[in-house]
Amino acid sequence: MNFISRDTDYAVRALTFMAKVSKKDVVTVDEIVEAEYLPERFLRRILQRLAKTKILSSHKGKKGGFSFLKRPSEIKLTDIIEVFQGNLELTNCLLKGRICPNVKTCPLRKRLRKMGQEVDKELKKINIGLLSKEG
Amino acid sequence: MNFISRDTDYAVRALTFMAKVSKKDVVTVDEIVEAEYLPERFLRRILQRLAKTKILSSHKGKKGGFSFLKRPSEIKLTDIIEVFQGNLELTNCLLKGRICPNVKTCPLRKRLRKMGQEVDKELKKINIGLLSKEG
DNA sequence: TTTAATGATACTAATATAGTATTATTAAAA
DNA sequence: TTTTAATAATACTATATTAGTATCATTAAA
Repeated sequence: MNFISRDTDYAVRALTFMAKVSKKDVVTVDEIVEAEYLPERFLRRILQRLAKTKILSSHKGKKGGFSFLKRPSEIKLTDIIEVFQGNLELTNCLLKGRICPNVKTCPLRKRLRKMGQEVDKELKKINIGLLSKEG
Repeated sequence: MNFISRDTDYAVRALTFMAKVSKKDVVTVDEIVEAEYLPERFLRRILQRLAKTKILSSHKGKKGGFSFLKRPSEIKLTDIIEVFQGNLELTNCLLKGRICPNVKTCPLRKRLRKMGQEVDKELKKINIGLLSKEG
């Protein structure tokens, strides 16, 4: 099973790369593709989405590209997961479209939710600034 | 995003129900379906799978049904997840089918793996016996 | 020998994921 | 002002996963 999707994965790689070379403010998609071996058009869409959610800003035209709107250390892994995978909900005991009849008492749900919160707390500690300084 | 699949979810509910009524040793699929409102044929396949993996044993013919092979307290949530969702691997940094070029240095991977181990440890504490005594 | 159960297996439908293609827009620089 | 090099928007396609159904075989008790 896969905890993070390709979108999230690629986004993290792209952002981490951008943070590493951030002396040069604006970075083009092609530069990222070349450095990280990511599928160009797919990555393009990912970066556009990051621009829409105000994590990056985009610059059209010649000398254009993408730059950070937030500082890398302020971009948490959970932010990126949320953009591409929605809220980090560990189980939604849905049953055939209608709400699970034991939604209130379901002990599994209770426990998983608690665990999910722990995971969330851990993930919030991971940010792009951190990742760009390791490895 | 969904941490546990329907199979796992239904399996847990079915097993928990079985543990609750386990005075009567052998339980039929229909009994579970009636009590837990689960889709019959789907559940049937799930229980068959649990029988194959030696969590349950199955009894054909009249007065047949399913019974526990392991004690409920010995059936961990991770066992069930493993059956239906495979190994609990939090990220597989695959890139276009070939192995990710930075598989060794990828700092995200490193951190997620560590976190995954923590989650695994927590999940191992949850077992069917426990769940059948709550709620 | 009928009946009430599971076993095996193939099929289908729906959804999510991953990726591509096309055409429009923008801004710098020649 | 035209060319060029960038992103924007949006629709499309392919693949994989998930969820569920259907059919026919097998078994054992009554």
